[in-house]
Amino acid sequence: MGGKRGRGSGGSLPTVDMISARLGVSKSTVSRALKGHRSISEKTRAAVMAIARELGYQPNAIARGLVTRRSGIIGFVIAETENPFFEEQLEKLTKHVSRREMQVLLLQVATNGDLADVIPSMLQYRLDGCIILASVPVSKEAVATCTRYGVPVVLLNRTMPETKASSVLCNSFAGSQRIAEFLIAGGHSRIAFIAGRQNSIIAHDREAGFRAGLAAAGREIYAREEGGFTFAGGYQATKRLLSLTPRPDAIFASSDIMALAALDAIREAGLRVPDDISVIGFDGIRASAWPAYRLTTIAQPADILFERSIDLLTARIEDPNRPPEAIYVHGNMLIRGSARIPPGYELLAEHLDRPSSAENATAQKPPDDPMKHDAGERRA
Amino acid sequence: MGGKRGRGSGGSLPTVDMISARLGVSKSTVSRALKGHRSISEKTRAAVMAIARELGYQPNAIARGLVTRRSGIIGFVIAETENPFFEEQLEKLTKHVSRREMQVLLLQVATNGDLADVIPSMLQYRLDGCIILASVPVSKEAVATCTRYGVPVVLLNRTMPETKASSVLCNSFAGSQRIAEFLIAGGHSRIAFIAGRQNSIIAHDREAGFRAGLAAAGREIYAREEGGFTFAGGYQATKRLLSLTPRPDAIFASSDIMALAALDAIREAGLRVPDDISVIGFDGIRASAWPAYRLTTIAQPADILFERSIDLLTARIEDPNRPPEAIYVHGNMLIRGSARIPPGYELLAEHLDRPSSAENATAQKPPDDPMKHDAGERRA
DNA sequence: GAATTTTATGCAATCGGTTGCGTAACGGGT
DNA sequence: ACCCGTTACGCAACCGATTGCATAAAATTC
Repeated sequence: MGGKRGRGSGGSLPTVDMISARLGVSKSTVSRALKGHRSISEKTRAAVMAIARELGYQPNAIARGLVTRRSGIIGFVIAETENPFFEEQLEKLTKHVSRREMQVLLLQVATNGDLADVIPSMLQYRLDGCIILASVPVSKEAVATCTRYGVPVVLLNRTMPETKASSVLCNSFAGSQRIAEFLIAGGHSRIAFIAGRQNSIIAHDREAGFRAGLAAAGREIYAREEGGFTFAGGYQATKRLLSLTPRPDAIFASSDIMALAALDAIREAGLRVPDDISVIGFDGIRASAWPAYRLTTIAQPADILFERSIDLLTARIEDPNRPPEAIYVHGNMLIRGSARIPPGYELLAEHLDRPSSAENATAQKPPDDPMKHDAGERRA
Repeated sequence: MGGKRGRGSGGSLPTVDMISARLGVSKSTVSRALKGHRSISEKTRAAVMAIARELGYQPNAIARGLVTRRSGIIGFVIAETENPFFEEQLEKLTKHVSRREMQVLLLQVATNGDLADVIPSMLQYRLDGCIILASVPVSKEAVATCTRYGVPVVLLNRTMPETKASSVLCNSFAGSQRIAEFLIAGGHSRIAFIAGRQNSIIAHDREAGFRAGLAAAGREIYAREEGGFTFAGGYQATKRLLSLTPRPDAIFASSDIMALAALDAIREAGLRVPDDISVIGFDGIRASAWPAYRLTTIAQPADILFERSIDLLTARIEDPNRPPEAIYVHGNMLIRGSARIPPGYELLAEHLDRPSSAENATAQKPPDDPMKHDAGERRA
């Protein structure tokens, strides 16, 4: 009680000044003691710490940020669009960031907007950097503006060679290629593709990788529909695919959310999975593991993606002139029941599910999890 | 461009000082002009604005926060636990907050932790307030600490009468009561309940409301299992319920994620929904609308919950001595195919789905949405 | 014991805004 | 011409830390 004009009814928090007054030393000594500067004697250091603890001192990050020119906050830019995968993994982002003693500020750009819309916020709060989801509309100019004003940018699942932004990506091309191989090995002859939102790099890569994988075996896409990375889009796309004659016997939906919709559409058409038709997705969202779907997919290793992003960001904060880089990490194929399992893969399945090189993105599961038998289950 | 020691390679941002120097007026004049203080002549005001625009001036929120003692940031405290409903609605929170020209800082507390763990961050960044999800472990002391230090707290879906925290809740009691009535009207005779995490207020309310609803008709719960608000928990709980003889003919799973698991477990047991057994959930997560589930549920009006939360917070920021209050809003019953529809409700269905009193939480749907025919569909 | 190095601390400026108070200039009334 | 009330703006303190430089005290060297 009794800070002269504290925050309303609340008590005002203790400051360095109070500690220094209480101890009869200077502000600077307190400041240095608090952060373990070695030019401070162990004795006064201990005394300062004691009083700080007693008073419940919390350094004012705002004031510190003003002089250090580091806010300690990084921005996480999301799109208005639903993006189940990263929504689900938000928790991991926060975990990694707080491990570095930093904070996450959430910024959102509208579907018909641009990264530029949130730049004022980024600049006003002097963010130390930002991580931008692939679903966010981003112009080169906007990214350039960020870096020009000293806000390092890391793009998730997207690159922008003309800018100074770094990138961390789950290798969509390689993953999709792998899916193509898997489907071919499974003996499928009419392999269809459901594309994502156009002019999205990730959509492009997944399509290109898939086509490349097919081409390597002298094959090509039997049919192609657009699904816009949404459930409804995937549903409609599948309806259209199912109306073809002959009907496709496999569908690669380039995102899990579309793949789940595909499974629903297939089921409604009275067809069986994977007997009549195989479905594979990409992302590894939680729902893909649910018994109703048991979707074979490639899981993006969210933990790694975030960790690398923050690595890149902090490195860039330390050394602003560090050249941008792009890190690719591989996804983990989760072989479940939605696609016919090629001979030989039954054994690999278990292994593929948990590669030793990287933590599994969907690792921690409760013991009695209905989704525990991830491989080999052929009934959908 | 030579700010003397800008942020690394980046140009340093213009300041009030630069503007004032450029125009030959004082800092104070610039500051006042920028925020439309009326003691500034229209002429200089325009001149200041012009230069500010030309220089691309962005006020330093950090510096401002130092003196105004308002950071302009509110904390959004989430739990480590997966919480599909609020994850999905994050976008709405951000939208409402940015509409008030504020920012959202994401804070996370571990499952075995407490709100107290993030209080240092809240205090260091001098958050103007915080919104706390129901899934976050919170002690009374922690909440008291927040309010004592001038950080107003709004609890979502939970109350804490002993503290000065305000609350915004979707009326779990009333909703569950309504579900009980619905199931009874549907002619069910063995009505089972899947409970949430114990010592969670929301779990308690949903159970109490449900029991009250049954009791009003002289009925009671036929069986009860715990599902811990998780998919796996709901799945196991359902297995146990299905092993009873006679088997329940209706299940109210007190969260959607458990209800979806219930539907999966039921399907795997070879039973049909709703012919053999009806299932109802609570929350209104996106997946509840998917064709594989078509879950009848009560949707929490996220938009309203967030809006009221922010209202409460800003009111409290304006007047710190404002007494705490609790706002209850009703959920919207979404009648879909997972539960037998009682006679009379077919007509009501459409109406119940979109009450005029409140915006529908799951309103905006793409035109060709497979989930558009929300009512009347009896096949699961 | 004097000179020199090392160690521990203080002074004061600084970050970039905001704001209470003081005052010059101006216009109008008589 | 004098008084007075506005109007428009400047001065300087302040918010709460950090930090370069100066300096007093202690330790070391010769």
